[in-house]
Amino acid sequence: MRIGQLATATSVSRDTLRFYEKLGLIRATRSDNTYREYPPETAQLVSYIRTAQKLGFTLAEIGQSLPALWSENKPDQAVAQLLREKVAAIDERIAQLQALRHELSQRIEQVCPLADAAG
Amino acid sequence: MRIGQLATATSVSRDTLRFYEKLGLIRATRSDNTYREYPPETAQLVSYIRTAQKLGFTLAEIGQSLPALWSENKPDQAVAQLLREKVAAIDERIAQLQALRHELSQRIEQVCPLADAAG
DNA sequence: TTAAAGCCTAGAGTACACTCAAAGGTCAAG
DNA sequence: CTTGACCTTTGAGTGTACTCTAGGCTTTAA
Repeated sequence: MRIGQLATATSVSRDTLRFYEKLGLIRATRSDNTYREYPPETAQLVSYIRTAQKLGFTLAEIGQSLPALWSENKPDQAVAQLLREKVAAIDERIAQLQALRHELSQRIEQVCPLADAAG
Repeated sequence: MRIGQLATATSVSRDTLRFYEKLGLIRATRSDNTYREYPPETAQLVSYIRTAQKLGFTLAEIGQSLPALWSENKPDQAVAQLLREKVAAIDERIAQLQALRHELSQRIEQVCPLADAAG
């Protein structure tokens, strides 16, 4: 898989893919013509990176959790483990947002005690 | 209230407060000595800005929702309205995260069909 | 064969949100 | 009346994550 295909498959620009490679987030071998050649599972990896970003992780943080993907003998289990960690991170973030929501709701009552809580 | 007091009260640096002023997010009058003078409710406004940032709004977006605070005859109601909007934004974000959580949970099952879903 | 599409590198530029530095004015306390 | 804390401005620097440019090589299709 070449960079253009990967870009199309993941909706991530070529420049961004090269940028991710520079940061060590993705890897490519090189063809004789110097073109990058990606294994097909790179598309999933890029999706994982974008998902982790949506959760608020920086690329540096994402990079730290990636060695498991590259070094494990059982990559499937490593992926499953990462996904479980991400689910836990989501749960945490949801809890934070719910706390924030509660706080804001209380402020609404303070400012305007008669406001309809169902807004 | 001067900038140092506001900085202490809000845990936001003086530089950042001046930066917010440059963006039009907060306002100050000037004393004869050219020092900025803030009305006490500015502390709440700064807290609001930080909260909105936590929700993923850019400062530009936050700035667009602020005119209500400055122009309304009934600022309390305007604040309450903004808070209600923020609560709605939180609810939306929670829904997105829950969708993402569902998606990841399904991927875990795909990768590792026997994985304990309660992981 | 030639033109378009795709790839390469290095390095510059952009947007956001600060953060710091330099040089200097203001004010209360000793 | 000086010291030190606090304030002022302008402008440069930082970190993150891209995004684009320039110049050039490779592949693909007519």
